[in-house]
Amino acid sequence: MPELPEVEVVRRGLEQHIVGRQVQDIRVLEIRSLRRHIAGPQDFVDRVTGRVVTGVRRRGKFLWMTLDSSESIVGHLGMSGQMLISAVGTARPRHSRVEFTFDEGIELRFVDQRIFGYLMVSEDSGSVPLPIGHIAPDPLETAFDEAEFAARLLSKKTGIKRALLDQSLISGVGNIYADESLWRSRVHYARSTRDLQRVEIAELVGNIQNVMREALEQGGTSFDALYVNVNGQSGYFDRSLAVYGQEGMPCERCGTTIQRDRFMNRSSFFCPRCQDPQRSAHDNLHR
DNA sequence: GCTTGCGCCTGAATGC
DNA sequence: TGCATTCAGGCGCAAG
Repeated sequence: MPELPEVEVVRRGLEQHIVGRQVQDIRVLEIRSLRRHIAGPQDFVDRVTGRVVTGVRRRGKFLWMTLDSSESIVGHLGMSGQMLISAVGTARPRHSRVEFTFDEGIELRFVDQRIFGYLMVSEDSGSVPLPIGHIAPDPLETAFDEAEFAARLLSKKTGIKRALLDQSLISGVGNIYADESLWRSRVHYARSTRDLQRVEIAELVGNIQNVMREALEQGGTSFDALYVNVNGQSGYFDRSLAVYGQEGMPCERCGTTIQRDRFMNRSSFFCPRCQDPQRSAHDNLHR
C-alpha cells in the first residue's frame, strides 16, 4: 500500500508531468471516488475543467494539486490508489476511476482497486487545503516540531502505536512504519504514552525519519518517465523489513521469534524480547 | 474534550 | 470443484 515515501514519489512524478498543463477534459468512471466532494461529481468537473495545475504538494499521505483558481484537487491514495500518467489513447487500466486529459496529449488516471482513496476539490486555506487542516506535519517536513510532538504525545492517555497512527499528532506513519520504527526503538506497541521518557521519544522520531528516508531512497528509483506507479508493493517489498510481516521468523537482533498480535483491527509485529512491554528502551537494550 | 471501535471496499488466499 | 470466510488497513465518524 502506498506509504509516505511512495506518495512522495507520486508527487514528484506529477510535478514533473502536469505542472503548467491545462485540464481539457475529465471523465468520472466511479462516483464513489469523489464521495468526499460533497457538491457532487458535476461540480468537481466544473471546477477543474479548463484550470491549469500550478504545483503539486504533499503532507503525510495527502497530495494536492494547486490550480490557477485558488482551489486545489486534494487526493488520498487510500490502500490501493495509483496516479498513472500516459499518452492520450493508451489502454485504460482496470479499476480506473477518474481520468483527466491535459493539453500536450497527456492523460492522468486515478486508479484505485478498493476505493479507499478519493479526490475532491477544495479552497486553499493558508498553507494547506481546508480538508486537511487537522493533519499534523509529517516528520520529513521542516514544519515538524519534535518538541511540540513530544509534549502532545505525553499529554495523551493511550498506547504509543495508536498515537503514532493518529494523523492529527504526526502524519504519514502507517502500520508498517509504526512497527518498524518501534522495533528499531525497542519500544512495545502498547506502551503507555505517559510513561515514555523524552529520550525514548527523540529516539523514536529519529527512527521514523530514518526508516522513511531509507524507503524513499529505494522507492524513488523505480519509476520511468511517463509512468508514475504507486502500487507501493513493488518498492515496498524490495525493502528490508525487520518485523512487519515477519511472524515466526527470528529477530535479526536477538533471534527471538517475531510475534504478531491483533491490534486495532490490524496486525502488530514485534520482538517480545527486544520490545518487552514492561521495560524501557534503555533496559531492553541492555538485557 | 478525549478515547475507542466500526464501516468502508475489493480480490487474493484460505477453509470446508 | 465451488462456495463462504478471512484478511489487508487509512480515514472519518459516532459512540462511550
